[in-house]
Amino acid sequence: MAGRVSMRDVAAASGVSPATVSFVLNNVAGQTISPTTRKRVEEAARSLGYVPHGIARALREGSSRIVVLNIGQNLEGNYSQTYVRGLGDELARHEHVLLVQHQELTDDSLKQIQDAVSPRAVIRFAQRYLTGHELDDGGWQSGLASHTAAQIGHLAERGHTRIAMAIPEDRPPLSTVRLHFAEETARNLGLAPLQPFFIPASRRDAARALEELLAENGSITAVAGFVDETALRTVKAALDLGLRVPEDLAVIGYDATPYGELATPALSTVHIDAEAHGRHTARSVLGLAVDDLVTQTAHVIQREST
Amino acid sequence: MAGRVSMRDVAAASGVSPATVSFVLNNVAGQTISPTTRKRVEEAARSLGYVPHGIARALREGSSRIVVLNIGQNLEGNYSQTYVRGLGDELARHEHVLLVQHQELTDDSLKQIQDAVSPRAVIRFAQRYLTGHELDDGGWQSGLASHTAAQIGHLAERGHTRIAMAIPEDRPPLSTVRLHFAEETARNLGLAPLQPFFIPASRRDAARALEELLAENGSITAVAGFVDETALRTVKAALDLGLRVPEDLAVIGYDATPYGELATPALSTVHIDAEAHGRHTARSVLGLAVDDLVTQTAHVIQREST
DNA sequence: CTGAAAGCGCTTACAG
DNA sequence: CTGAAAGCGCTTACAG
Repeated sequence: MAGRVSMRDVAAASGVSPATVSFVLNNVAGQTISPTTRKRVEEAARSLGYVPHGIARALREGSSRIVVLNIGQNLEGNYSQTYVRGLGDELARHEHVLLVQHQELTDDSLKQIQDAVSPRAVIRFAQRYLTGHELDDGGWQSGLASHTAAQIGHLAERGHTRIAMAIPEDRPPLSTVRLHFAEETARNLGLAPLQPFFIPASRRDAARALEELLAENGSITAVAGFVDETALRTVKAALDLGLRVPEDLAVIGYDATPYGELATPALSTVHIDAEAHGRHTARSVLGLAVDDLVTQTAHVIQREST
Repeated sequence: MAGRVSMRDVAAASGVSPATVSFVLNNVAGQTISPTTRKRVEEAARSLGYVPHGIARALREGSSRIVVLNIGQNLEGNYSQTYVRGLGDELARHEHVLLVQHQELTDDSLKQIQDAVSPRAVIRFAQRYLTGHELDDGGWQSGLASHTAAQIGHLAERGHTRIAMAIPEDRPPLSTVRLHFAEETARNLGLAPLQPFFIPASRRDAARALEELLAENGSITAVAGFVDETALRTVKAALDLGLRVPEDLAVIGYDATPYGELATPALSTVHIDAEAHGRHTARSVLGLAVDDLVTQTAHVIQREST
């Protein structure tokens, strides 16, 4: 605490009480401060370089101006990147700071964080996705549903009617919802029922699983990946089976990692800008209005794999 | 603060003062507490579910038990993953919590974090890498130097003597050090001087740049990537030029992302386990001993690209 | 229009 | 062996 300048210092320098300093600096409503006092305090604060002590404020107010985002390891895609950026920016704009937690969020670790940080909020990444609390009508405008529809729609446009969706074998939480929306899209588009394809992590097993899938559903001509990685795994499996991509099997990724472009064949994918989603989360967590937020719609990047 | 049980509550329940509760629960040295009192306090704390309020403690002690790690977007590789895991685990073991900050760390944002969180420490990812403060003799035992040596060494073992290192055109901070160690390794191994290859981000430009590199240094037969992504970009450029990988040009990645295995040809790479590095950082930041930490040595995963 | 006082939950000299 | 008191830096009823 050595060199720290506190409210007391500002009060002393401007000849008022700490209470008044607090009123001025926080623009407390319902207080009538004379313009001269206000000026004096503001100037003193500035010239002393006063900056409020977050911890003290947090103790008094019951929670800090920190927001914790819990997120897994999956930060590769464009969705997460832009989401985190939007969330962080918007929070900063309202004088909060975003801190990310990458460990698994258990009841214990959540409690530990609560106790250590007293954050304003703890956000689980993609929670709104998972719970269906989307910005708009079920997410078909600019949410997960619309992104999934863009992915399946691209395949349909290219003439595919029998489509599978590749999901990692350990079935991440989001996969249920993605699958659900994909099925619905296939129905809406009059395609054959969408086929789930649970793809193993090992290269050898993946090839075998794909072989089975195609044996049982010979007419499948295209696969939509849960994310880029899943799609690339599918491509590799197809190649390992001696199939040509996209001639024998078209594959599209999801969420535009940098790796899709570098693959051979280069991966088509869905590009999602989630900055507005991040901002939305920030605002709702702070209890602010969200009406003026406009969401980018997703677009397909077509490369060589479809 | 509604349901919170505080030290006062524990004190009341066990019939002692808050001071005594603090002494007992923190095992304060130089205090002689009767075993019975100690028992009583500990039991009361347990049965009430008391857990210290981090913010209050932080206010009193001057800093919180939070450690902030500043890290860019690059969380794909095995190094970062294991580093973050080790750091987080070790911190948790010593009752601290790790929070990650992904935005660019400017003087301003650093100050904002200091003021909002009063963290025990702010760590910049790979700082020790950058400054050469390695665990051992300059990092040749188990640090960056040894990892780079493993990468170049693999190429040398496969008979390559004229090697380039591919670095992203925007030259990330770490690249200087990597290049330095690679050059030194090439010298130690009696290879031709290592050639830096600054590779553009766009696919077309990358191919053109690689073409130039090979025109000017026709005898180059292998490229070591700054990271997997750089290596994959190089592979793609080579393929775009009609070269065969590895026959015409061998390429090895660095830091084992999940994407290397999925590429065609599958990418050889260096696998680094940095959990001990993470633990080391945690310990030194907390001022604890680090002698018993044993670091895994890196190993090469050979696949199809070398 | 402004100030004195209490209190958020903890730790640590100091006193007994 | 244990407790009363001060104080970390802030905010907010309450009083004037």
